Amino acid sequence: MTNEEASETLITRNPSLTDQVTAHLKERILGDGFEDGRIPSETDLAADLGVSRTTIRDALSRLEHEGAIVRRQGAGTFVNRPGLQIKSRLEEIWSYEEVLRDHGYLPSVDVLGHEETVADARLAADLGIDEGDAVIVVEKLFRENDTPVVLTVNQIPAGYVAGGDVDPAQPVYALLEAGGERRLAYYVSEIVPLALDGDVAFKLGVAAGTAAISFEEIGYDADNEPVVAATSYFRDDLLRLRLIRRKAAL
Amino acid sequence: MTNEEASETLITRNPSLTDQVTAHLKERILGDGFEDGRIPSETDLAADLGVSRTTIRDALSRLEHEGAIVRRQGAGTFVNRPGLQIKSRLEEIWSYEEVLRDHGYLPSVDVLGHEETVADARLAADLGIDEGDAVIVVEKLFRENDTPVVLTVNQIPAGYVAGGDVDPAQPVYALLEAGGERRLAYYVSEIVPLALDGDVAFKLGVAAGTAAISFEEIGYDADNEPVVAATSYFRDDLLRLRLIRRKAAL
DNA sequence: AAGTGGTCTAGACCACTAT
DNA sequence: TAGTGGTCTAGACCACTTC
Repeated sequence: MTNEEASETLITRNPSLTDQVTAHLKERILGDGFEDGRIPSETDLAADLGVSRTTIRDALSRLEHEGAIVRRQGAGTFVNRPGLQIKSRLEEIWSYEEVLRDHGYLPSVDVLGHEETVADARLAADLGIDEGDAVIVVEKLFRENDTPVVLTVNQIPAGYVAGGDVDPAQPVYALLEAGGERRLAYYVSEIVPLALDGDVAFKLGVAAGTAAISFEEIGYDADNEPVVAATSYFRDDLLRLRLIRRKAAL
Repeated sequence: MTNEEASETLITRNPSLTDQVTAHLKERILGDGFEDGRIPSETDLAADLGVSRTTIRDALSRLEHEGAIVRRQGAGTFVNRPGLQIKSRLEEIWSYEEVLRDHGYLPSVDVLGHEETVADARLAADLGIDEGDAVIVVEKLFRENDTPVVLTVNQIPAGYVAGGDVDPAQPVYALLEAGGERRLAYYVSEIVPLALDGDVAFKLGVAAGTAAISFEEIGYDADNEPVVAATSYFRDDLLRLRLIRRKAAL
C-alpha cells in the first residue's frame, strides 16, 4: 500500500526550497536575527543552509522586491527598515481580509447585496459577453470591529459561479474556483480618485462628498479572458495604500 | 597608453545579455512578431539566440512582471494583450516626463518655485535632519502642450544638492546625483486621495475641491537614509494610474 | 508520451566596494 | 586585494498540460 497522504487537501504545493529559504530569512529579519542589519553573503548562506547559491539568490530577490532587504553590489545585503513598514504591497492585494489582518485589524465581512442582473453595454464589453447576459453582482463590506473600511462590488458572468448554495462572503477568486469554470490569474487596476456619493459614503460611514480612492479593475484568467469586473472603495483614513517605487527592473 | 574609451560618459553599462534578450523579445512582442500570441519555448529561444536557458528565463521573468507575457506551466508562454495596455507601471515611475511620453504626450516642465527654507518638525523627522536645517523646495508643473497634468513639490536638505548653478527643472534623482552627496535608490509612497485646495487646483487648472490622487513619499538612498520628501498631485482625467495585481510572488 | 515551464545544482567569471 | 553581489553557463529532474 503506497499510501499517498495529503489526499483530499486542495493545496498541492509542498513548499519549494526557495519558498522555505525565503520564509526562513524573513523570520530572521523580522525577529532581528541579523544584528547590525547585515545579512551574510550569498555564498555563506548557501553553505549554511545547504542549498545552491541560485536558490539563495531567488529567495533574496523576492525579499528585495518586497522591500525587506537592499542589495548593494560589492558591499553586501542589508535589512531595509523603511521597507518593512509596508504591510501589504499594493500589487499583491488578493483578499481584503488578509490586507486588514496584515494591518493588525480583526476583519469581518458583510454581504450587502447578492443578486442576478443583466449586463449593460459597457459591462458586456469589459467582460467579453453579450449585452443582456446574466451577471451576478456581489457587494461586500469589510469592517474592522464595527468600522467599515472597504466596500467592493464584483460583477461576474453568471455561468462562472456555481449554483445558489455557494457562500458569497468568500473572496472572489475562491468563488470562481468553486464555480470551476474560470480561475482568476491577475487584475488590471486603475486607481481613480472620487468624491464619494451618498450611497457609498453612507455604507462606509463617512460624509457624502468625502475624497476617496477607488479601484476600477478587470480580473483575467490565465487565457487573458476577462472573468470579473470590480470596483472597490477605501476609507483612506483607516487603510493607507503604500507601495515602493524603484528605478530599475528587478 | 591603455586608452579606455567611454571615459567621460556617466553611463557605465554595456547592456547585459539579459537586457538585450529582454529588449529583443519586447520588440518582437510589440511588433506582432509572434503570430498567434504564442512565444517559442524557453529551450528553443535559448538555442535560437545562442544563450543559456537561464538568461532566457531572466528576460521572460521581467516581461512577465511587466505584464507583457503570461507563462503557464506545461502549456507555454503567451503574449498578454491586456497587459500591454499598461504604459507606465506605477512602481517604476521615476520621471514624470517619461511617464507623459509613454502616454503619447509631449511633455514640458515649468519650475514654479525654487527656494530655500527651514525644516519644520515633521519634515525634519521625515528627512532625519534637525528642525531649522536648511531645505531646498522645488515645485514643478508638468504639462502636455499647455495642459497641466502633474504638480510636484520636492523638499531636499540643502547640503545634498550642488550650488546655485544647477537646473532645477531636471528630475530629482539627477539633481541629487549632480550634488554628489546622495543617490536616490527608492521611494516609499502613500497614495492619498484629497479634494484639491484652491492653490493646487488653480495650478492644475481644475476647480477647487476636485477629487484627485496625490503621492506622499519619501525617497531613500541605498543606505536607507531619507534624502527627499515629496508630494505629487495628478490630473487623473489626463493621467490614469494603472497597475497589475497578481497573487503570487514572482 | 511528448513538450512545456518550474526548480535546483555547481561552477565560472565579472563589476564593484571596501580596506 | 579580498570579498561581495551580478551575470551566465550547462545540465538535471520535476510538475503540469496537451494530444
